[in-house]
Amino acid sequence: MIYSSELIKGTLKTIVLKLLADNKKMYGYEITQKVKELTLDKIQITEGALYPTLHALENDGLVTTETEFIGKRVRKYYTLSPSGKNKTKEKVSELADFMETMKFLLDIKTKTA
Amino acid sequence: MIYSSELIKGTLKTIVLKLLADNKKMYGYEITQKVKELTLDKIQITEGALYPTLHALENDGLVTTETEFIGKRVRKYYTLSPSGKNKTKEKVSELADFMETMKFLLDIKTKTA
DNA sequence: GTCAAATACATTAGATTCTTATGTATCTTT
DNA sequence: AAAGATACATAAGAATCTAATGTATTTGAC
Repeated sequence: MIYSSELIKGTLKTIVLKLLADNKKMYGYEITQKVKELTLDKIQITEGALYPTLHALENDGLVTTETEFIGKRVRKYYTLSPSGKNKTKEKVSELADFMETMKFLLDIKTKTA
Repeated sequence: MIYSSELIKGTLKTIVLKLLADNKKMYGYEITQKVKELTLDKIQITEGALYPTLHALENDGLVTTETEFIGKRVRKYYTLSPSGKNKTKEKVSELADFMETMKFLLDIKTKTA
C-alpha cells in the first residue's frame, strides 16, 4: 500500500528537513531512497516533487549545497544551515502537534442520536 | 497557534467525512464551527475550502443533501451515503496509518557520524 | 430602532504544490 | 550489448487551498 498523494502534500518539506537534521548531509536521490526504505515503500517521493522542494529550501536559505563528482557523475549534497535547523524544529513540532489534534478529531464520538 | 495551511491540505476531506459519520447530518457552517471548537481554534476551515469540498463529495456520491429553511434562510444538510460510510472508514484508517509512519519518521535518530 | 456581528450560502482569481512526462548522462550487472 | 539503477533537472497540467468578494437574514448590544 502506498499512501494517497494528497497526504504527502504539506509534509514533504518537513520530511526532507528532518532527514537532513538526522543525517547531516544528503543528496537528492539518497533522500528518495531513504524515505522509501524507512517507510517500507509506503511513501515514495518522486523526483518531480523533490527537486523543486530542495531548490526552494535553498532559495529560502535553509540549506546550503556542495557539488561532488563521483567519477564523471555529479552529486549535489544538501546541508542544513543554522536557520534550517531552527526551521526543522519548528516544522517537526508543529506536525507532531497537528497529529495529536488529528488523532483526537478522528477518535471522537459525539453522536447526536 | 493555527496550523500552517499546508497541513490541512489533504486531510480536509477526511475531517469532513469523519464529522458526518459521527454526527449523521450537518450543514456547512456547522462543520466549520465544530472543527474550530473541537480543535480549540487550531484548525479553521475557510468557506472557500469547505464548499468546493462538499460539492465534490456530493458529485462523487459520497453524501446526499437536503435543504431546509430556517425562517427565510437556507440551510443545506449533508448526510453520508452508504458508499460515503465506506469511504470514511478507508480514509480514516489510511490517515491513522500514515500518522504512525510519520511519527516513526520524525522520531528516528540515525546519525551517520 | 439601528448598527455590528454572526449565520449561511456561494463563486472566483491567484498561489502553491504535486503528478506525469520528458530529457540528459553515467555506472553496474547480466 | 542491453537493461536497470544512479543522478541531476525542467515543464505542462491537475488538484486544492487562500483570500477576496458577493448576497441575504438573523441576533444581540446600546
